[in-house]
Amino acid sequence: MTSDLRRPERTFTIRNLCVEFRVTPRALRFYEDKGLLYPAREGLNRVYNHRDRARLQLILRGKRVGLSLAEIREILDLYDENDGGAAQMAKSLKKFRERILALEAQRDDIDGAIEQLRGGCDRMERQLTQLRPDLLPRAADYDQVLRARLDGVADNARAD
Amino acid sequence: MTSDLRRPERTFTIRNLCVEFRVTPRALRFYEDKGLLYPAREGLNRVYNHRDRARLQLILRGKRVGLSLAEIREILDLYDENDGGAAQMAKSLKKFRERILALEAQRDDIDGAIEQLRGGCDRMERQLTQLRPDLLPRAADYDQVLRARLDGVADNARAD
DNA sequence: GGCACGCTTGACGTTAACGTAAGGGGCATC
DNA sequence: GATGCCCCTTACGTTAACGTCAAGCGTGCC
Repeated sequence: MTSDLRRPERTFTIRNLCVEFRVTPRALRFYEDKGLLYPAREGLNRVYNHRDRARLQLILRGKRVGLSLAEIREILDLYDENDGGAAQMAKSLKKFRERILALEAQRDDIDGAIEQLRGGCDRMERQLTQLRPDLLPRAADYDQVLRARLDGVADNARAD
Repeated sequence: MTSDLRRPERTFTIRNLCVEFRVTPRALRFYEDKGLLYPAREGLNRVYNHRDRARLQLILRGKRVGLSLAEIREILDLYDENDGGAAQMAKSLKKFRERILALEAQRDDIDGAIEQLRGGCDRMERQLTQLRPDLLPRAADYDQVLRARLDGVADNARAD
C-alpha cells in the first residue's frame, strides 16, 4: 500500500543477484545457510524479492567494513525483530550505538594509516625528486589510477 | 630496571611485547614465521629491539584496518627495500598510493555504514519516544558507554 | 638434586567464508 | 532424444591466522 517506490513485485533469480553484486551462487547459498537470507522458493529454485536484495546489500557492505557474517546477522536480525516489542527495539538501539562507536574507532584507525602512508609517500617523493626525478609518476599515470577507480565505482560493486 | 621505552638500546622479551600489545606469544612467533618480524636471538630466546617493536605496531594497525598479513608484509618490505635503489622506491611509492586509495574507499564505506546505522537509531528513537519513553537510554547509560570507550582509548594509547 | 618458570620448536586442531567437485532434475533447442 | 544450460543438494577441500598441546632446554631457588 505504502510503497510504489521501487516496484516491490519484481523478483530476482540467484544469477541476477550474483551478476549485479559480483558474488558467486555459492556465496548466496552460504549466506542462506547461515540464516542471513531466506528467499522464497518456486519448486526448488530460489526466488529473491526486493527485501532479500536489500539484505544482500547490507551483507556486502558489512563485509566491506570488516564485520563477520555472524555480526552482520545480528544486525539484520535486530532490524527484523524491531517489528516486535518496544523492549526489543531498545535493545537494538543499544547495539546499533555500540556498532557506531566501533565503526568510528575503525575509521580513525584508517585515517591514521592513511596519514602514515602519506608520510611515507612524501619522504619518498622528496628523495626521488633529488635523486631521480625521471622516475616520479606524472599526471598521466595518476589519471590512469583515477580512471580505474571510476570504473570500479560505475560497476556499483567493488570486488576486492 | 626502570628504563625509558624510547631509549633505542632498550630490548624486549617476547612477553614484554605480548603484554604491551595484548597479543599472544604464538602470534609473534607466527608473524616471524611469515617473515614480518625477525628479532635477534640470545641463545634460543628472541630479543626484540625498538625497530621490531615499531614493526609490530605497524602490523597490528594494519590488521585493524583490515589488511592481511601478506599485504602488511608487502608494505613492511617496501619500507625496508627503500634503503636500496631509487627504482625500488618508485615502485613502493606506487604501491603506497594504491593502498591509500583503497583505504579511502574503505573509509567511505564505513561512513556509509555509520550513516545507515544512525538512520536506524533515529527511527527507533522516534518510535520509542512515542511508545515507551521510559525505555529510552538516558544520560547515565551514555556515560557508561563513554567511559568504556575511554578505557579502550587508554589501552590503545599505551599500544600506540 | 628437584622443582617451577619461561622460553623454545614441532605438529596437529580450529574457525570463517567460501571453492570445487560430484551427481541429479527441469526445460528449451537442435 | 541428446545437448546444453541453469538450478539444486551434499560433501569434501582450502586459506588465513592463529590456538593448543607435547616435549625439551636453561635458570633461579629451596
